[in-house]
Amino acid sequence: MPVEWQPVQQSRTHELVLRSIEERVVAGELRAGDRLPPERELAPVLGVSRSALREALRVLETVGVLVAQPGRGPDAGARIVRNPDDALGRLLRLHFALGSYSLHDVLEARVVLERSSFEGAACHAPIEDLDEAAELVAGMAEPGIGVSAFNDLDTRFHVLIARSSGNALTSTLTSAVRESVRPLILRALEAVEDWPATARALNAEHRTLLTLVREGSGPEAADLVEWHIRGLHGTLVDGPDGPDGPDGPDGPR
Amino acid sequence: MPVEWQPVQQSRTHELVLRSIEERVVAGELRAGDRLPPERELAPVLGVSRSALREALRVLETVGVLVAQPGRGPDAGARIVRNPDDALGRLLRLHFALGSYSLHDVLEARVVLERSSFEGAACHAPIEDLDEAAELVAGMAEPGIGVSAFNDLDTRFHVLIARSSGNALTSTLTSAVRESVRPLILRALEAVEDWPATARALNAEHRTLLTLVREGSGPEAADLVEWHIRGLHGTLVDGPDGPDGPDGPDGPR
DNA sequence: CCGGAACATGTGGTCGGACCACAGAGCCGA
DNA sequence: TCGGCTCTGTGGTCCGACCACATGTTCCGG
Repeated sequence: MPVEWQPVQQSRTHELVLRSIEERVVAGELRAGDRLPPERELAPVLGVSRSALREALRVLETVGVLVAQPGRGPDAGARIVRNPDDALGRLLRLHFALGSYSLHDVLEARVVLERSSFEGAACHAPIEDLDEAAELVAGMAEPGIGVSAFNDLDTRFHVLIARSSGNALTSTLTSAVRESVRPLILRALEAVEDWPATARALNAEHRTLLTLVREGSGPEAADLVEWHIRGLHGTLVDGPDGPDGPDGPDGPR
Repeated sequence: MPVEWQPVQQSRTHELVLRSIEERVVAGELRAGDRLPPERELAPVLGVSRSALREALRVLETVGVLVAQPGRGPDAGARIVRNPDDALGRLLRLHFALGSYSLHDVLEARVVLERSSFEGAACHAPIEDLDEAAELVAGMAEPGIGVSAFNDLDTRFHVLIARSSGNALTSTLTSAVRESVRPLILRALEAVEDWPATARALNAEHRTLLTLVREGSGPEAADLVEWHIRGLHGTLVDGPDGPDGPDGPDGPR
């Protein structure tokens, strides 16, 4: 069976530098917390100019593998870190804006990921996280809350549950996906006719979700969050009421 | 409720440039296919040096939003594109190497994503994709196939199913996650005691999976692929036989 | 002896200019 | 008309210099 043609090896210098550093990371020679030599030393060692090295470092910085800060002392210089969240968020946000992913795709991805998040949270969420989530839910229930503030708290609620599920990867993915649709949800909420009623309904769902997680009812929480997300995204596509009407497929809750 | 402190606004020039371009993308002013002005023109317009602009462009390139090629003509210059897969793959690969995500996290993420992929594929996979998948399965069944070649075909099989599920987002995520564990799976397969027998077992699962997808049995395919993935990852952590023994939890298939 | 202020050092960040390699555009002659 | 040549514009690279900043380090006065 013939293998597809591969694009020919790019010979841009900064890509070679990047590959060199990446190999060290993958091989485990560079680990989180390690410091790279100063740019002015590393560049001649690699046989490239400082500019080319800097472009490679910039790439590593954008994928959340490197941070650099000027100055002097133990905290200065370029350090290997593990911060994938910002990078993933930027990536999905831009590509969603470019139309790489349809709203339907994002909806299904959210459903799949957050079902897993809530099931995981029901199993091993630390109690402090649930208390913090309760505060967020209470904040969303404050009368007269604005759409923007509600959206912020809602985002933090879903992200917090994802983080407390104990799975760093699905947590990162969940956060990134939720953040990428934040502006869309904001616009949808602003377009809602009866905002106080919508907020009350969403809050009721949030409270039930939290209760289910607290009592360890993973599958029930997963089903509810799926309904919760589908309902909200339904308003994005089809207007204030989803295709199933204002109540869930099993009638009012 | 007080909001957490936000890190103070960085004033690095290339980040300001980046933000400026990102805003245009998010606002829809820059769309896929559009060309950016030449670096030598854009830099003075933005009031920065060419180096700073280039670092911003490099960031956009690494997130798969931009490609640049020298020369002259309609294809030359910097163009907005939509190519998130490479970027996501590099991101997950590096962070997995750095230990941001445990093997268990990746396992659960794969299960969740590929369940969705196979369910989607059972519903709307085009027949050509299934034929191509059948070729891949046949390739994996060739006697005397090497571990490396098997791993390549297996990766392509799972990625192909994800792509044919009709959801670009979960497809991208699935590919990236599968690629990130490719070297680990390769090592695990190399350590297997009776490789021909293992290959036969995996091939039987692949054939059944494909059959289930062809006949539209989404839930059954999802259950089987979950077992398929858990079994393989079990060999990564616990040796050739997973914790449930060589057969599934419901006995031999 | 102590403390604070001034200075030296080293880091990433930025800038401007120069040159290179390459690929299309356009010209020119056969 | 066609083939080759030159021109031009693009990104890619390199160099040298300077800036801003944080930290050591020194030095001087108390």
